[in-house]
Amino acid sequence: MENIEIARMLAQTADLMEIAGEDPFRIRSYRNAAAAIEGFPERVADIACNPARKVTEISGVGKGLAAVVCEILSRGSFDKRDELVERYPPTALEMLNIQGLGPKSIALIIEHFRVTSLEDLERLCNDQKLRTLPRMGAKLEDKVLRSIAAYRQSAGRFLLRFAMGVADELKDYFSDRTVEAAGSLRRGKESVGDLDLLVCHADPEPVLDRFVKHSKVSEVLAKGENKASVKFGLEGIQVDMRVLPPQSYGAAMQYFTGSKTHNVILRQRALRRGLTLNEYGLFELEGNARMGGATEQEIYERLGLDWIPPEMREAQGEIEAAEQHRLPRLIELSDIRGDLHMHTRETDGRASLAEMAECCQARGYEYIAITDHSKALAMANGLDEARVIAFAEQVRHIDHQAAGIRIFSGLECDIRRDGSMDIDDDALAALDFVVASVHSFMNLEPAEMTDRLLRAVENRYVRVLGHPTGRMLFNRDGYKYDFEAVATAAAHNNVALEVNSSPERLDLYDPLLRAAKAKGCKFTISTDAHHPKHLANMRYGVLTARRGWLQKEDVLNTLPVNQFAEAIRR
DNA sequence: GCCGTTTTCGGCCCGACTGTTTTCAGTCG
Repeated sequence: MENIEIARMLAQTADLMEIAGEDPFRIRSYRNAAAAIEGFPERVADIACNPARKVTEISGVGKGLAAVVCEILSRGSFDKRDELVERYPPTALEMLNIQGLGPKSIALIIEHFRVTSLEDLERLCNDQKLRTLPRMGAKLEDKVLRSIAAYRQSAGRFLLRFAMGVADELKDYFSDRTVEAAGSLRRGKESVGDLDLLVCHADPEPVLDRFVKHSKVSEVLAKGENKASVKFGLEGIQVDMRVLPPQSYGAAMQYFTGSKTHNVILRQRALRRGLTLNEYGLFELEGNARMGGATEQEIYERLGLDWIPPEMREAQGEIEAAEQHRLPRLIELSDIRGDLHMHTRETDGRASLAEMAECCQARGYEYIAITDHSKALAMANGLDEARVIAFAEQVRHIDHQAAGIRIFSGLECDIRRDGSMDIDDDALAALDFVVASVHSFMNLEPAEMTDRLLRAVENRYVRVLGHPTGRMLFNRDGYKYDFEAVATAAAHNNVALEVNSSPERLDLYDPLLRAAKAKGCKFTISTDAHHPKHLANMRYGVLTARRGWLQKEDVLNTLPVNQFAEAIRR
């Protein structure tokens, strides 16, 4: 059993314990242990069977939870979990995803009504039954109904990070041949419905056999001569694998990468040229002679187009641009020279400044900005003015030469309801780099939110607007405001807009990136890392930026360190 | 349930908002 599975089981039990109203500190221990195990560099299962090692080596796992972990490893569950699973319907855990309902309300609802599904819950709201319970009213019923609808819309889709993890796992599994992901994953979409994998091979059978025999395949949906579909892993994501001969590989890659509308336009274009395009290749209408198909380049070229990067294939003008040889040269991961948004143990991060810097150096960065929270985020132990100044002082004394990386003193400063900064100007002036972000009052009327953000980007110390829309994928929409007005003001005030690489955010994203770029905005791509392992999320931010047609020149943290330092000087 | 210790018990990030109350519990971050 892998660490992630153990962690998930502990976290799930913690959720159930919360519904059962158990001791909050005990619950936290379960959560801490889950996080520690998930982030643990070695397989916990290996440590458990090594007589020379102890599971309690993992900080956060004591005697009690070590026994639990061993029980999980030996029989796939543990007593406490069994007891809770027995006591509550499976939908209890699902209900935690519904905004407005927490563990207490869920316990109450389950106690009073036999709720076994979200449909039951929906019915309770529609029948105005929820309001018969203490502290529940019409507004809550309304909120729950809206949240159920949003939750349903996201169900069955998976975050890009998760899908990429599965794709990487299967690529490793087929280490001796090339497996490539097509579909929305290849286009870098923030979420994907299923996974399309392509393999180039003349003899499909052994490849597909091996695919369906993967230990994580829970169900084989279909298996034919050239294609197999399975449900994969605990989450049950559908994975399709197609095996293609070399002469069709490029055509299949093109076809299965999509998007659908992009492909429709390409096929129309082929027809106008007396050709027909399908997943096997490009053919002449008369006589059926093969005109291409081994590579994507060949197909685009035969259609009079430059090769179009997958992230741009959304029928947003890329075909015209390719025809006129004016496709932008998109930013690449290797262009990134620094990460400008990260947290440390000083607030709610999990590692020290030195550890974060060391990991960034190992990633090959020239510079970073440490941007811990400001005091409005009390739950994160945000910095007040005195701590901000002390921190800037501390950074000033770091020997960058010796550290091997330039560290800029930064702050993720909360934007108050009125658009003012959560930290006084005097303290902000001590810093190199201020990211301003909204973390509260997210449901203001659009006009008030627009004024708030305009005031924020007009602040002379602010360099970046952090996660500008505030969306959380599968969870909540962004704040409502006049984005164009704020982007215009940001460009005018030299405030960059952030592409936040956190897989749950990916904010800004494609249509807004293009709109902001048209207004003359600059951007940063940063991870918002709260742990060294989050630094690797930069790849998702770069993919998102590419979907917004961003080039190296549009992004501040592609600059060499001296130019970057110059660019952020007031 | 973990951790650290002034070792075997006490502390563990908590403030703001919402909707429901009629003085505050529950949720959120």
